[in-house]
Amino acid sequence: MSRDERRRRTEAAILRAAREQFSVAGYERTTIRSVAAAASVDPALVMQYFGSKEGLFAEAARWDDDHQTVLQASREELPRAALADMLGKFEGDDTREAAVAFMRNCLTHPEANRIMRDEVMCDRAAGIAAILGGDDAELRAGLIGACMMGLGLSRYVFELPGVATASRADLERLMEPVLRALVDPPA
Amino acid sequence: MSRDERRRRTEAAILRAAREQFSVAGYERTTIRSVAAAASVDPALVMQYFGSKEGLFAEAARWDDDHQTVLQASREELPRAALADMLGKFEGDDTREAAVAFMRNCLTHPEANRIMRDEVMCDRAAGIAAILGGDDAELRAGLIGACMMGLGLSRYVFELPGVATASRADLERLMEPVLRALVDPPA
DNA sequence: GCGAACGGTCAACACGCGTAGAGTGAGTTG
DNA sequence: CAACTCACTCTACGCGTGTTGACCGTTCGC
Repeated sequence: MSRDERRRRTEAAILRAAREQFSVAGYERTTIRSVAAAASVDPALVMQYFGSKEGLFAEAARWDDDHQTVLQASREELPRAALADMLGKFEGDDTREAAVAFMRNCLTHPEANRIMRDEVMCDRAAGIAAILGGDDAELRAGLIGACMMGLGLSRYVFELPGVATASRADLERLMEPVLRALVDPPA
Repeated sequence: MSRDERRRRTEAAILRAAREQFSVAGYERTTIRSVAAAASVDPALVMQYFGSKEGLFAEAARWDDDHQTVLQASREELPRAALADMLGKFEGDDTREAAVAFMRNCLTHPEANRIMRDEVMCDRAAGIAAILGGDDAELRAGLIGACMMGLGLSRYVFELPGVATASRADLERLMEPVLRALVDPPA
């Protein structure tokens, strides 16, 4: 095996082990040592590749932050777009585990918390509010974000029986009217 | 000052400091030492009163779990009851900070996570499903819980600008139709 | 083929943590 | 006032952590 292929593989193995542990046990409870052990590697190598535990976490717990999909939607399309965007973050094994690792730690890890609050929730809410318009636009946009976050947590982090096993179609069918109630609040 | 009044006061001071730190920094990042310092007390005293860090956390981070209010509601009343129940958990300074401490750690602290998942979400969803009836009852109940959790987190843990500052009346006015869309899903 | 480069390991350090046990001094009780 | 209780403090232990720098052995460029 060539040298840099070997490098790429072990780096990927470390990353996989890190994602797994960060997403299950959380940042503080996963140790460099346990990640290294799971990747069959020396702890010092993890440091060499990722600089620090924070660096490893930043690399392992990612949240693809493309606001475009949602923010280019019309009022009419917004509910489905928001749902598709949220559920799409969890497609593909690595993507999914990276997203779960991020979500699991977004309440307690300072940097993940900052990103979730400022970049994911606030920025997006501002954009959605612009699409919505009206007096309560900002609040309604915030509540849309709140419901989507609740859905993501229930389905992928808590894995609640009903919500985690539901089909995507059922989720869209039931949640679309929910979001619409915030897009076009009844008089 | 009498001896046991003094005792009660320092115990309360420790508990207040613990709630404050658990709710802001999370379980792992608050130390017995820092809590003791904030309460102007020796770390060993915290151990003497609460047994262990886990014991202190269990005492400080509480979630009043009365399912009655919600589960005695009719289909018609359920949205308002669920909202009132959720918002009610955060009334009163101590109650509020205890609830925030619990929520902040419900993704990463094993015991808080277990309680949130099994007792708060699952048990309640089962009860709500019984009220709802119909094919998707369990899923719809789960989604109601998901939205309520998202609301609680956004308002009290993340303190998102729009959601945290909204009046209770606005919240009820906007969220009631949201929940109703899950109670009576449109054909 | 030889020296550099690099993937990978080993042993160790310094630190902060939860926790334990002996000690102290003021309030309580007979 | 003496004996005692109990809130509270001091000191220290043991452990696991993130992190470091010196060290091997293979692979690459010349």
